[in-house]
Amino acid sequence: MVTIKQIADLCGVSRGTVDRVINERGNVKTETRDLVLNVIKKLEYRPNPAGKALSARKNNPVVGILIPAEGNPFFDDVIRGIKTAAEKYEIYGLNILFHTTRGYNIRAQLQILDELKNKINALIISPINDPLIINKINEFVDEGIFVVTLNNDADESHRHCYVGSNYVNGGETAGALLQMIAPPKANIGIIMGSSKILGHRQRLKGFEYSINKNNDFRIIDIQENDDDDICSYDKTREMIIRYPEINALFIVAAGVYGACRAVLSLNRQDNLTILAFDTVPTTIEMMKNHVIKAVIYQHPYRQGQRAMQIIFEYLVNGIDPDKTKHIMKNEIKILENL
Amino acid sequence: MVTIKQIADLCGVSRGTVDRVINERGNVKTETRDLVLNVIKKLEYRPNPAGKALSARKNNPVVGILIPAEGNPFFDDVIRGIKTAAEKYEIYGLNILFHTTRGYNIRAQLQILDELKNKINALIISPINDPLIINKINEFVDEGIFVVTLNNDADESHRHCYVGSNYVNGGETAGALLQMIAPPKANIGIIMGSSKILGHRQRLKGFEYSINKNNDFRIIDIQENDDDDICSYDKTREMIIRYPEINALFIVAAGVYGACRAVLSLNRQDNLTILAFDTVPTTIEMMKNHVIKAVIYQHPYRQGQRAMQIIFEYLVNGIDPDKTKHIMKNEIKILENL
DNA sequence: CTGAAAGCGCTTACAG
DNA sequence: CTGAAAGCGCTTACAG
Repeated sequence: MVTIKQIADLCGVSRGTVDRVINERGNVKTETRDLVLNVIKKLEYRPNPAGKALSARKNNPVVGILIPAEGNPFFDDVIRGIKTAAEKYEIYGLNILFHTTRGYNIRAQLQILDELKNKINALIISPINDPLIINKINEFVDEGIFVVTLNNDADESHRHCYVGSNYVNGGETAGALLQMIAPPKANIGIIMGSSKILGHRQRLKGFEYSINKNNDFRIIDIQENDDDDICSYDKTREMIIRYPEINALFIVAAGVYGACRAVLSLNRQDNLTILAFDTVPTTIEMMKNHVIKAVIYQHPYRQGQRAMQIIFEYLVNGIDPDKTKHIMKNEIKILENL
Repeated sequence: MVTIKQIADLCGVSRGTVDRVINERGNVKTETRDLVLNVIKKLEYRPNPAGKALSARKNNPVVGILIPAEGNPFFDDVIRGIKTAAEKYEIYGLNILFHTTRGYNIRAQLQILDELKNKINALIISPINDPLIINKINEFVDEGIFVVTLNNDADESHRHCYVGSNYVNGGETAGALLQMIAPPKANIGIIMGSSKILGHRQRLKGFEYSINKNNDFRIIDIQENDDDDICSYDKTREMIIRYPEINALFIVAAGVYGACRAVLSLNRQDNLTILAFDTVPTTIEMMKNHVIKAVIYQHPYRQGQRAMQIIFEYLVNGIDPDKTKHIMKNEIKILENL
């Protein structure tokens, strides 16, 4: 374990100077800088995060969090992950400012972002993919705020990291699974949230890619429910009544409960194979009732936890993230391994 | 953020005394002890792990690791998890002594444990469930060594933590999944490792529990392959030849490759539904060849990582683990979500 | 451009 | 039974 003190002694300079070199604070003669850098390299110096964390106590770093969680139980586990991690890191002096919005409202996101701007050192956001939001994220980055996108990426922006799932792969996995668990010849109805939402389009794309490889599987109809359970109920009912040959249902996003209730209202639960995403309580209920066969799961708790961890390591331990995309695997959950 | 200094000032004692109370080092008058404890409680004092980590640098803590990994590729990912974490923690002064054995050899485990005993502060072990090993673990615990069992528990011992999966649930999940992906009426052949190994027995139990709920599914035969691919090949061939009605194969532990090769040698891959555990390279190969339909996955990388993390937090940050059993979920993997 | 000193929160001898 | 001091590895004013 090499320390700054050792580097300083070996180079015949003070620890302050070594610190200036390591952290690129300037005000160092080129020659001494080169000397220090060489010794650092030769001794494979790595800073001790505990030392960093201790002196970072004076910074009182703050993380702003902005998530469209209201009315969307999917985010409950994400938030649990964030808050559990935040509690763990509180003792290091890391604090959070927690905000939620209802649905994907650009104006609401912008307003909260403006409020947060001069109060935070890092931001966790599940952004809307809109130029106004992208610009705002870039503003934050330009001011030295560390930005992590969570569950939904904004890769056109200059955000530092994304934590979330691979949506195309989620759809593809769902498609392949459905071919295993549905009857040999299946007519599929699809209920999606909104084609305006990137993740939903990507899941659909992956699903279609997978299904189209199989001549015995056909997609009969696709309807949008705007992530609303009542709308989902109506649209699903209409779809199943109109196309009674449908024997498999793929629910791309929210509105799972409404869709299942529609199936139940038509008493079709025993001859319809239903596949959905995420393990919100109403979905688990429908799995227990054997209405939903399986779901694709994207580790929501770990998503929240990981986002906080990345920021903690950056702000407190002074460690840069090792990659920009932190992708949680899509898992298959049935009742038994929930 | 309350610090020891603040507690000391408020109580009118020195920081040394507060430290003595917090860490129960004795040599404190009962009255001062009570006073300090009260203030600590009132102010909700939590020690700052960074401070602890820094002063722990002088301890040079060492973790012994003992895993029956030789010739068992399952452990490759577990070890990757351990080593990646160990590298991350090295800078804090935490070092490891890494040992493996071939198979479950009691004598070999005991010998390495004796070698390690006076060199380590913590132990990660995937123990054999034998009284000799249990006793040895208890010896370690009695000497103040922090013991974590990994992937296989020894809950009759005094080990501090277990990190691993729930084997009964793994079998149950496999059974439920098989009922979804096998033909409506299935005759099942089972290839297990050894009934001497607890985890294998537990998986079998969970599987049988799940299968026995279904009158259309029957278990035709159970053979043991001793986790050996050649043996697995022979036993599987014999089984399938003897019971040609078998149309589903459940492989409980290792020897997956041998079993699959047996199926291929009899050209039965297209009318046999094969289910196995874990994603070792040869298993993935057989999934790509569409010989294996699905596997149950137990997060091996995270198991290794978590074991190291628990020990790091204990030894370096001075944080006791929040629970004794750290169970990784059983996940279902198909080719698409590997 | 550089160094000496103090401080972050904890623990550890040492002295009494 | 208790306190003062030094140290773990880093950063931050401050002085020159």
